[in-house]
Amino acid sequence: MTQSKTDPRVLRTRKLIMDSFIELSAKKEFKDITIKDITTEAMINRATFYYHFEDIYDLLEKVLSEVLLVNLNCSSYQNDELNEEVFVSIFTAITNFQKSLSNRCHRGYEDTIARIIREQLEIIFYKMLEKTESVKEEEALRTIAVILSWGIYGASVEWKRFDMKVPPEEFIKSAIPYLMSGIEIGSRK
Amino acid sequence: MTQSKTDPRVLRTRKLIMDSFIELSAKKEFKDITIKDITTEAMINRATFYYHFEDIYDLLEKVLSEVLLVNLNCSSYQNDELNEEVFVSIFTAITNFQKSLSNRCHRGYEDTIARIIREQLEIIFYKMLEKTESVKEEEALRTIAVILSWGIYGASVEWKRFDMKVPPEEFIKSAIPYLMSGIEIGSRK
DNA sequence: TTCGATATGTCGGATATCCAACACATCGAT
DNA sequence: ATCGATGTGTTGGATATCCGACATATCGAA
Repeated sequence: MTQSKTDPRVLRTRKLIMDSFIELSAKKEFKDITIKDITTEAMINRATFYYHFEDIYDLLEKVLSEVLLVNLNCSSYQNDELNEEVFVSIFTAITNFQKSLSNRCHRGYEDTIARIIREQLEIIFYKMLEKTESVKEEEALRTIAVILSWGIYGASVEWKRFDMKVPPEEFIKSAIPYLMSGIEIGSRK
Repeated sequence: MTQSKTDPRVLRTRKLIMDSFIELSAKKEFKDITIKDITTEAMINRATFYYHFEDIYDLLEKVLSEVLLVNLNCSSYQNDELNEEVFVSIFTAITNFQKSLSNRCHRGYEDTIARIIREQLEIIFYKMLEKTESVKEEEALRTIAVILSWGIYGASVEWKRFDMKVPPEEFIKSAIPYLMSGIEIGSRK
């Protein structure tokens, strides 16, 4: 928006790092991925990584945010409405991401990942709720975003607990009524 | 060998440029590819291109050389002998490269491309002949390399003239006797 | 012809990236 | 406990890359 163009080098480098991380995540568990692995794959210096990211969790956070945003822009296509399609695309994005992240669960790391995913979901939901020009005040929107983010994340955990037997689209469609129940979403502008 | 490690940035940038060029070649004719196209795809500045390459023909030359060398290292695997397998892998590398380069022929550009391909072939053949520790003198090896390079390039032209009906492997295998005829290759060390 | 529009190549000053080295933490082996 | 090996995070000086501007060439349209 108001930012005066970022250096192409940082865009390129960030992309190289993120792509490398996604690439590595398909092969290794999260806990086995080191900064050196990432920078080697990305063909950049290790120090440069720290120029862009705090640590590997910061990277995880930004990759996830990117993945969610891209998926949203592709699917709902600026519809800016919290309809079923949006929920489906967010949910499938999460499950895809989690599948690629770590095949085996590993205590201690999963908690951190869970927190990061949920926080990002909250941010996304809050942004979308803002755009609906709802009459509600900020505090109310914040609460709705929190509930939705915990809810949809919980749904993904439940989906994994069922050994991913049902396709994500189907699973989340049947769960949407429970997500929305009791929450007045101000989507009718 | 004796070179004291090149800066990782130049390796990365060269790879980005070359990959982008190959990528673009699959979509456009060679004559329609501009430097700006390449640098945009590679996410680098246009000036940086000229830091690494003289012009687009220099790039073409280096990409081709790279492609041939990689294919050789993969197939004959340091065998360092001019056997049938080597000819086959070189020939298929050329035909693949030409197919990806330009679908429609275009006068004036094809000549330049032809010259570059042939020159690179000559370099490759000369290097391989050197390694065979043949008793022949430099001048003789040079001549053999020239004849082989023109010969195998001619074969690829002939193959295209037949509308690529035969698989490259088959075509070149039947042509190898003609390539070798009359040339004493000092491969028996 | 003459004119815009576009591509090529070049240059000097600004900046992101690289390198080597450092301190620190973790962890398995002896 | 002590050690070596490995990973994290930081720093200052060197260098590749970026930017904006410039000159030149080509080419299709007015």
